[in-house]
Amino acid sequence: MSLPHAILGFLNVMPMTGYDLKTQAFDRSVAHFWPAVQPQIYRDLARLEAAGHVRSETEVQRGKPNRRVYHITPAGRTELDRWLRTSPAVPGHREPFLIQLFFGAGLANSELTALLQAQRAGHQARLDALQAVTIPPPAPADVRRQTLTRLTLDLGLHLERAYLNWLDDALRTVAALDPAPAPAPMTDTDA
Amino acid sequence: MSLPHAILGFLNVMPMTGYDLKTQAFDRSVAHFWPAVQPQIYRDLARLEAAGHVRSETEVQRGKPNRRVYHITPAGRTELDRWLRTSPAVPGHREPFLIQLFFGAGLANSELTALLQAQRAGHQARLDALQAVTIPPPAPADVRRQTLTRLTLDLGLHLERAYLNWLDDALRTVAALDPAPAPAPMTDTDA
DNA sequence: CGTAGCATGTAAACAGTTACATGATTGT
DNA sequence: ACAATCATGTAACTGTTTACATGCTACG
Repeated sequence: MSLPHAILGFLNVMPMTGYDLKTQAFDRSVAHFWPAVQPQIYRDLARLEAAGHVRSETEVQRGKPNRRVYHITPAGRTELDRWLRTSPAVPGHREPFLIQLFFGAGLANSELTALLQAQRAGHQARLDALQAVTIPPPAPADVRRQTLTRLTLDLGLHLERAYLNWLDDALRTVAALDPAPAPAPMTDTDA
Repeated sequence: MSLPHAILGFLNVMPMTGYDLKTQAFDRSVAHFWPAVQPQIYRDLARLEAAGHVRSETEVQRGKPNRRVYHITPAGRTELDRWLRTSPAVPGHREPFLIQLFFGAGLANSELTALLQAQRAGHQARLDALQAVTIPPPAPADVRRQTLTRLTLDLGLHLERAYLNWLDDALRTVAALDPAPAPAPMTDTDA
């Protein structure tokens, strides 16, 4: 749902190739909240072209492969505009780590701690990456756009900090658990 | 990746049908961090059976459709155990709403506010749902399991509160924005 | 001489959602 | 008479990821 519209959003700023979209646009700005891989971008570009939302021309280059440059059409701009005003449902949250924790009563405290610490390292790295993003000094015409960009970064910061706080709580809680591993859930063999 | 292991986790506690897994197990416990729909459960059960991780027998019932009861095999228990100790990578976060915000500089302040408020309502509802979950009084043998369950709920609470805090910040920020809509990004027609 | 960057994609698998189909029983 | 619960699934689609394939140039 969102990826084609993100592509339209970028092409609405300037025409680009699929490769540009991946390396210049996605990986440098929205990757923190919407990572995209190349095959997906190419596929959605093909679909958008079929739908008349974008069009492309091939630029011949010497020595390098040809560039297929996509640009948005008026119909694409209309669609983007419509979508931007449409309120999306809050999507279901998926947290694979919590499944482990939920079923992890049979693990030793040390094993639980190791899992929590691995998550901690991953989320700390995320937070560091977000904090390393520098927003260039505001060009006066761009204040509005930059403010919104800063807000998207802020959400990442809020969520990663909250996650880290929870991990620290969880580490303390696990450390305080009676070290006896839980009775194994009923099994065929030991019943 | 996680769904088949969650199924193994439940079947490790007791044998169940696909329907039970959906209505008794998933919807009542892990749905907050791993929603699952029926076709997925049935498909993964078929795959798990093909892999030898579960087996099933059909119980004939009068008046009601037959029950196909699945139970975990020793191989399934081994696989579950292995997986529980394997540290998962922190998954890429996808937040469709941020794409709108990122590209939303052309919207009026009132439109941005409306989008933010719709998200706020959705996340407040989530928080309310999490807070409404009551954990039954701890059976002494289950302290460990219950502690871990409580931790999974706690993460949801932490994250939803952080999201709401950010939304409130964002609403204030947008309210303070110069109401002039941003200059439209360069287009074919108005260049 | 190997690696990274430029630039295109295809193929195939896996994950997730929505809609459909069946059919009995129990409750309003 | 209608809806909900029990209980099974299939079909079709959309979205996401991983691996593969091609070929040239510039850098160390």
